[in-house]
Amino acid sequence: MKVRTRFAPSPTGFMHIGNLRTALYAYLYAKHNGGDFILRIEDTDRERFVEGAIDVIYSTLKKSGIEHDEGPDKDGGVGPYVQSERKDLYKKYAEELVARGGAYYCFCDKERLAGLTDDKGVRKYDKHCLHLSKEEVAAKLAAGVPYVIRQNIPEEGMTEYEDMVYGTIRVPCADMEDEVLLKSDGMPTYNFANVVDDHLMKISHVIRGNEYLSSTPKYNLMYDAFGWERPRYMHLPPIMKDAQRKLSKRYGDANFEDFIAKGYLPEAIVNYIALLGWAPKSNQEKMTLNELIELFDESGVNKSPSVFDEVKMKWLNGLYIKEMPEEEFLREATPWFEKSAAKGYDYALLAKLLQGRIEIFGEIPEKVSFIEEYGPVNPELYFHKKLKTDAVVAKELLPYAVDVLKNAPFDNASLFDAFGAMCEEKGIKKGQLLFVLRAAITAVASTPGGATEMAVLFGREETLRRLDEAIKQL
RNA sequence: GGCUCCUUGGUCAAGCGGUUAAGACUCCGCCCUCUCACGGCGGCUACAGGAGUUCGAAUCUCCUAGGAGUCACCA
Repeated sequence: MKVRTRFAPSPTGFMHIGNLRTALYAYLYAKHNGGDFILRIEDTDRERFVEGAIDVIYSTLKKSGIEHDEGPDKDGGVGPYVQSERKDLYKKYAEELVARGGAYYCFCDKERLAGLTDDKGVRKYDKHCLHLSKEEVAAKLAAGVPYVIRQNIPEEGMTEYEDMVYGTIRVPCADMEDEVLLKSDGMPTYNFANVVDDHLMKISHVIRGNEYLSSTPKYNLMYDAFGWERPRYMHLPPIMKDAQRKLSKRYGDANFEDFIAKGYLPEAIVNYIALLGWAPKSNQEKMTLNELIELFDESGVNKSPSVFDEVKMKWLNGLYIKEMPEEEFLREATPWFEKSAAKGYDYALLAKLLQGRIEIFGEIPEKVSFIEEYGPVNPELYFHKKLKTDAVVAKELLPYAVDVLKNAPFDNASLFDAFGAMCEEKGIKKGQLLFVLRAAITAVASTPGGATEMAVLFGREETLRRLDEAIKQL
């Protein structure tokens, strides 16, 4: 049987990391097994529908490299792929299930239902309407009494299934309620739509968050009642913000777009989240999407929740940045330069200096802020323990730099060599001179390049001006 | 509360009856070095607790504790 997995988000806003990971795993599993990955939009709850949310789903998937084989925009013959467009279907199947004894009409109103709630605030429907005769049901239907269709779950016995990551899940039927399958507005509940759609779309493996772990037995009972083959299930542990709280869009800090805006690379995000809850046998950490496809398998999936660690994702992103081709880095960095203190400077030079020094593009502005914030040089900046320099040394050495800066060809290699020659001639320690020079012309403790590189960045004139100012201050 | 599930360093995570309990991030040293970073080397820190089973348990069983999920005409 061909492997077919699906990602079935509801369009309620941004795509957060947990959702993306679910999509990723479903995609990886399908591709690893030469199968298809289907996108289905679950919008049966129109109250929560958010305008534009579907576009966010498309764009996130696209940027992540997760390409669906079928979906609303790619018909594979089992559509439509949007639940609200399948409305009529569900009713028909609900009725079929009633005919098969797996479900029944229920006319109970809210008041009666409320009366069923026990002292703990927990309610279990009492199958009241299950015992209505055919005639009674027909009469109420004819009279237009509002109704729902409920699943008819056996009152006793056990039901079990084999989860691909959690193993055997066994639940007593008595603990499950006869859930509503078809709402009074004619729309299916998620529970029902899911089962019908997954079957009709020939989904072989249902991969989703483990909040469904304990309701899955109910779904299985539906498959059984329909006489359909049950799919395989892979439930995934949640991604946490910390030990107690699940990562959710409520915290606003965990959606894909936010990370992109901070200067993360999509492939790094995907790589990182693949690692939350799964590890390859080799324990390799940096993997391309294709490598992930090749290595992904359910035996590497964890059962316990994992905490999202942005620090580590940053590190991974840094790895991706370091191995970008220079031109690509420059292209990606340019928009960041444009809105920073580096605006108007030599972007190619800055890119070269910065590529090995940042982990996300968002760090660029702070790294180059020294360019325009030049002011009085704090004497302490001349202090360096190992180089044995301080303001006194700076006052002595700085003047030696003036001639070189005035006369040497103004490129990094030439300047560096010229300073080397001069230092040797005068018996000065090059490291000391260059250190105090860098401090003098940048006025900050650390910069993305050494003295000569900073000088080239500023240009001869500006460098001399700054040096002059710094010397006067001493 | 019932049901289902989870528990290896601060975090991610190997491990599936015999290991000095990997590796990665973070942090701290050292080296490299025109500052910072990169890189290299090294270090700190873990099997939730208790009973079993076994010659032997992080690995199997049970109990306890802690945590999560679920119990909607939401998905």
